[in-house]
Amino acid sequence: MSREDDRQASAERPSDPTLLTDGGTSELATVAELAKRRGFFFQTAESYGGVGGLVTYGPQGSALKRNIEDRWRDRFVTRAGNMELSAPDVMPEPVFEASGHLDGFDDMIVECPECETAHRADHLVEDSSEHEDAEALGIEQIGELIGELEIACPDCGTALAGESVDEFNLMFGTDIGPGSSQPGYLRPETAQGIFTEFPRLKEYARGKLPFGVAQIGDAYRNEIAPRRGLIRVRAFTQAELEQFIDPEEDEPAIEAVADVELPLYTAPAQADEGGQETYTVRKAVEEGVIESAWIAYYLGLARDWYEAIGIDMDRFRYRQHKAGERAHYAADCWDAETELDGEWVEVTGFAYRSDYDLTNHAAATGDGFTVFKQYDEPKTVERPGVDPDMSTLGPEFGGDASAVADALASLAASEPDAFTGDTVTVEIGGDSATVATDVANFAVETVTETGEHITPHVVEPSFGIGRLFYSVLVHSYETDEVDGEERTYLSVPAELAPTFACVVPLVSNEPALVEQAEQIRDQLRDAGLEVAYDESGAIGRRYRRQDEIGTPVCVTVDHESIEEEPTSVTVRDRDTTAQARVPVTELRDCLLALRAGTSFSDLLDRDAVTPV
RNA sequence: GUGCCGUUGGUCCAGUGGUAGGACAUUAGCUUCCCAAGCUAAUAGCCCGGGUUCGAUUCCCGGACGGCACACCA
Repeated sequence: MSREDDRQASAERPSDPTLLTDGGTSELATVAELAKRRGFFFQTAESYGGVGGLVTYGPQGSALKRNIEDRWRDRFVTRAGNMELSAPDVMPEPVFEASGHLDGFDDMIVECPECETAHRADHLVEDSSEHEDAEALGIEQIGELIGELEIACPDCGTALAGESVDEFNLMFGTDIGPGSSQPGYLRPETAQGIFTEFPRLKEYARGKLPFGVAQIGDAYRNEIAPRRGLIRVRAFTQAELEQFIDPEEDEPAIEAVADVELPLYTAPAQADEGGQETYTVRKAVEEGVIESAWIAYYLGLARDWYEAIGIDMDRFRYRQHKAGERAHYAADCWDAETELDGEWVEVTGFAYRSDYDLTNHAAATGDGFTVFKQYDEPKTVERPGVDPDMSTLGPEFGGDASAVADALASLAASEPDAFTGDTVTVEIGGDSATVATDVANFAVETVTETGEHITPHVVEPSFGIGRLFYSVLVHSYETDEVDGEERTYLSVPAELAPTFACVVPLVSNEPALVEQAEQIRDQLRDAGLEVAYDESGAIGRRYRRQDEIGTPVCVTVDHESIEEEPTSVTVRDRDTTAQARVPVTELRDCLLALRAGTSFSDLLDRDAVTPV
């Protein structure tokens, strides 16, 4: 089948995604083919047979990806006044014990031989026995218990005895340094690289909330079944922002985005098979559709950003997580989704992570994952305490003396009334210890407190750069007809285009045109633009090559260019194929304006520019 | 991880128990005064391993990779 037939077949296909699964004619397959051929992305190490779920961004792709990342940085770091950091991809095991990822990544699965449903093996054992933490038992024991307890498939009732129990571990493990004494893991999300550095980061923020810390970097998940090009891969780039807030006081600058219209697909609508509805940010917060004003704020900020990078807003929505769907850390969660090939793909998760991560890292390390919040007015409080006479406790209790002292201290804090009698009794381990009250030295002190340590809450927008990249490609893929010939072009925003301009001599067998074109190419590169040069083949073919990779303009040097004064060139617009004549002296400014977002039709209004 | 299907130049495909052909693309030359034109030539391929066979790209087995379904998905 020729490529043209291929496209027609694609155009005639019904939109039912189940009919688009033959891999040859779907929207994703068409774009993936272009991506491979034109150097956007392709499978890694194909010479070695390829690796599932690993992709390499080619020359065009890495430029487009970098531009998306730059746009993200501009919006969510620079203009939002946030910090950025760059943490290593490998972190030691205890980090992921604290974050909860190690537990969550280590599922035991048993599959029903009859209905092929997979079940959490440890949960089955817990449901049918006294075991409360079956996960700790290990695979072999769980397998035996399934037989002994005669556990059956909850769905169809088939006995599961003898079925193999498999472990699903989505973390990439490694060793840090020689030997296996320090296990490490590739990070499954970039966020932990921010949370672990919180004690230092809060210093840079001078201890004041709110502040945001962002990171763009790679994360790794050893997916069971990588799928669909860039959509589910084992190594992927995330752009994450961790917004640290005081949940009691900090409010987002919601007025700045209050009128942004959000296409919301709420959890109740999903349950009732309802559709999506449009809310302004203001209305969504007022009506409680979005619980957290911070989440709403970021949904608003991000909506306009998605549009600016070329996501088709008719193929975009915000979907609320249903109750059972949320991650182990997430209190409320919305996903940004784009529609690709009739399916909705998560491109960003907006999660209210509360104080989950900081609390856990604090517990694991004992380090300061809190900020000190000063009261408006210092508070005077009465604090009951003890100052035990250790010279009495020591001889009496020996090695338990300090434990007795600690117990007295906590008793003083919780039950000051216990110290009203002549003696006071505390529990140490299983034993009780009785101490004379005056030995405990109980007293109520009056202290002045100027503030308290609070653990910030975290609002996290987490963007999947690869999926956004793919969405931009798919949503910008266009075909039209020029002089009876079908044309393919990528209508990516000029700001993002991997190659901004291509300079071409109209014909290549005239040295004067070629020479002039090469000069112009060099001048434009000196101006900081990504400029290609092409003198191979007919002029139309060269235009089409650039159209296909989304180059916004082609600059053509023709005879008129060099014969007339002032020297001029034509500038051709990718989306319309319209052309304008521009003096060479104005070219740089014109192109920089286009790069910055000026439309081609606005360019035509300039005095120096003449439509062709 | 299970099941079904698949893997042939850069891309998309055809084909064969005696190592392959097309289209498009690419490169060079000619041509070319604005949209994939034409002419000439060139470059370039049977996913990997094992088995059967005189001989395997082709048949069989296994693997890798891909697509889809089920399952999983922070």
